[in-house]
Amino acid sequence: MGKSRRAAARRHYARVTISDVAVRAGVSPMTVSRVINSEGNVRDSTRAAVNAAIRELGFSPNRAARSLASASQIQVCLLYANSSSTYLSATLLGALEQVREHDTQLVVAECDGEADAERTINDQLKGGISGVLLVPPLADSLDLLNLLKERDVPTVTIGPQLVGERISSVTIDDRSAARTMTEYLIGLGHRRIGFITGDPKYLVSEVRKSGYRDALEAAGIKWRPELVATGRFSYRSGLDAAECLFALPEIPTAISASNDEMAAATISVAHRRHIDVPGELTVTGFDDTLLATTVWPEITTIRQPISDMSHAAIDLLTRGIRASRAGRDTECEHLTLDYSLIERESSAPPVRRVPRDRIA
Amino acid sequence: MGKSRRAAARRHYARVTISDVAVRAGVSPMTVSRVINSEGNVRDSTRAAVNAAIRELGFSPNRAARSLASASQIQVCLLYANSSSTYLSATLLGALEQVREHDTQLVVAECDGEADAERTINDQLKGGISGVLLVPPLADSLDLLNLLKERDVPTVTIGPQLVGERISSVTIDDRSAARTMTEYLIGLGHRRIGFITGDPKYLVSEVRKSGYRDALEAAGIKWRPELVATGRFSYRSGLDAAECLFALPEIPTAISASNDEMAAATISVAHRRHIDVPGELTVTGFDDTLLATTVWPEITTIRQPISDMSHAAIDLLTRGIRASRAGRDTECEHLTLDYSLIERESSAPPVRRVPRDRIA
DNA sequence: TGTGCAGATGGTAGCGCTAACATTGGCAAA
DNA sequence: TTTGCCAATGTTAGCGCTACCATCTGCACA
Repeated sequence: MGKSRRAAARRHYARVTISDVAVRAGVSPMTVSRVINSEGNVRDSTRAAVNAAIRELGFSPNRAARSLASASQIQVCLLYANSSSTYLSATLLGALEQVREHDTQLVVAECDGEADAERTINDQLKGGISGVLLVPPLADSLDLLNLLKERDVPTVTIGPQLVGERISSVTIDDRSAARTMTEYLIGLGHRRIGFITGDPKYLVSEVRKSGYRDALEAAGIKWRPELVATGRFSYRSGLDAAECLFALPEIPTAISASNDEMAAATISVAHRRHIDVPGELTVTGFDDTLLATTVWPEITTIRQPISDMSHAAIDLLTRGIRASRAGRDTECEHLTLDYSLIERESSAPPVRRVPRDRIA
Repeated sequence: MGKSRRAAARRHYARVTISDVAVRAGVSPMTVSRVINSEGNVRDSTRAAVNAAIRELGFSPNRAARSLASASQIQVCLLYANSSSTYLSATLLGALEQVREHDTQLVVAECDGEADAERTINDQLKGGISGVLLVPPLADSLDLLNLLKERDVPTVTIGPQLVGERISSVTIDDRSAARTMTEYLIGLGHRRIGFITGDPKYLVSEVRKSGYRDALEAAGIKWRPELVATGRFSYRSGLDAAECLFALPEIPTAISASNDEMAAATISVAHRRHIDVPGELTVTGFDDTLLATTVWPEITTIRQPISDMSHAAIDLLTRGIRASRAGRDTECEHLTLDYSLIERESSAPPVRRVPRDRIA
């Protein structure tokens, strides 16, 4: 009695604890603990009773107590640089959700490009970080990955799957996505399809271009170098690339840009030249950022499941850290999630008289 | 010895604890606790000794243990709906930082507009939420604020300061910001200044318009209703509003939009009409979202310190929750942070021959 | 019938910290 | 001096959970 009175004085509001559940289910707290951690060696009937008690009491475990007792405080650092805010917010949302699930602490750090990344990582490591999550474009930096590997810091990247590097990654199949987009344009009836690449210094730019070429080849359309303009992922670079394409003796009937910003820039240039989109020109993007639905017409694009990706990345990272702490060997995993083609207003068949046929 | 061996077995990596610091400083663990929580009643010399020990040992408190012992698990819910991702990511960044500081849990929840908000809040409350942070445009909903007040849920809003409502808020002075922007345009030499409002259903739209009128009046420029077009904060609505302004017998020399999206739309319409920005038309935005630096020319706009605002909001919220748990009465506070005018490429004096004079 | 063993469960002792109370020493008022 | 009191510090007992081991049960096998 004395104990419970004191306990009540300490506690700010009545909270259901594991012991309450244990009493209700007629087992020991330890068994309840085993059930909520889905460990083995619990009889089904016991498990059911405990679960019922948990439900009836509306019990949810105290995270602080759990991580204190299991001494498993995990802090992961999400490192970014120049990421678009759309990307960042979606990433954060996914990460936050999963981080809660795993009772992990999330620290978000920005750095000024790759050069600065090493310093930032050192700082964070000193601060007690147990793992790092890299988002594009940092995920594309071999130097950085090597550094992290040397230091033996558990790392997961969102983005390119750098084969040979023993670092887990979560990505979509960019090549296949670019191919899907190009096939979609071909299906619409386009034959003269322009392409705006991303910044050549990032791997993903080359990969997306390959997807475009794959689709052309598969459809028996000759690949023409003059239809490929080099961009750098920025709106500004999209403006220039689009101008190149418009300067061609014969303007393409469709332009597929390697991201939404360059697609938006292409639409803007088209409008300035009084070319109707999609009436006279189809424009498509990539990434499905906010911009794709901001501009008018809204852009047909490829959506990456960004939140799901960071969700999965945190899961991978946390499990990896736990495994390595438990002395188990960690396999590095590469997850590829599904993308989808989002059809909007910026795409149509090359000529108006053909009725617009939608893709499934 | 037996004890420490067992402890070592439990712990995954050696960690400096408060007791280590206490031994080093020659005091009791409790005194160390008092120092790190900056409580009173500690002699300066003792405090110095403890701080030295902390530094030498590189001690940092275990958050889990702390929140377990103080039974002060605080979970705050950041509730948003239709927020732009720029806004959201900046808000998240600020909130995450402060949440870490306070050892508070952050739960982020999205809801489908105000109607859905009540349900979401109920769910979250059931999940053990101890406070709510509302970001625009939800922060503008009186119904929602009333609901939260009735339920006695500690709440802080980022955005409009709803006087009379006993709910804390963090905001910038929108009226003054809009006035500053208009004064900047007047200072540039503009006299015929168009204005595109935000969605009339949000308070902030009216407030920003008032700032615009304030500046005109102060400069002795007659306010003309035909120069004010109604937008709804979206790119699309900006397109329409800009068309209205361009349909005027005499086109304004500057257009001040109530956010960046509508400013970007205005630029796009201008380009379509072969009106040079800023040569023939100055366009300004509001918010300094990513879009402002994405389009070309980059947009002169008002920057809100979004991260600082959410940082402050979490601080307010956490302190409020602690105070109310400790039985202290909570004063509701209204913080107003500073905005700044960011001058970029979309603004210039009305005629080319006048040299461009910059604002401080 | 006894032995061994594995699976299921319980008991104990902390994880690192702080609330609450106990104690100490010093100094002003009586 | 004695009393009283307050500021500075220490002691104790948990916060809610889990690692580790002990125990117990049932059952296959000798």
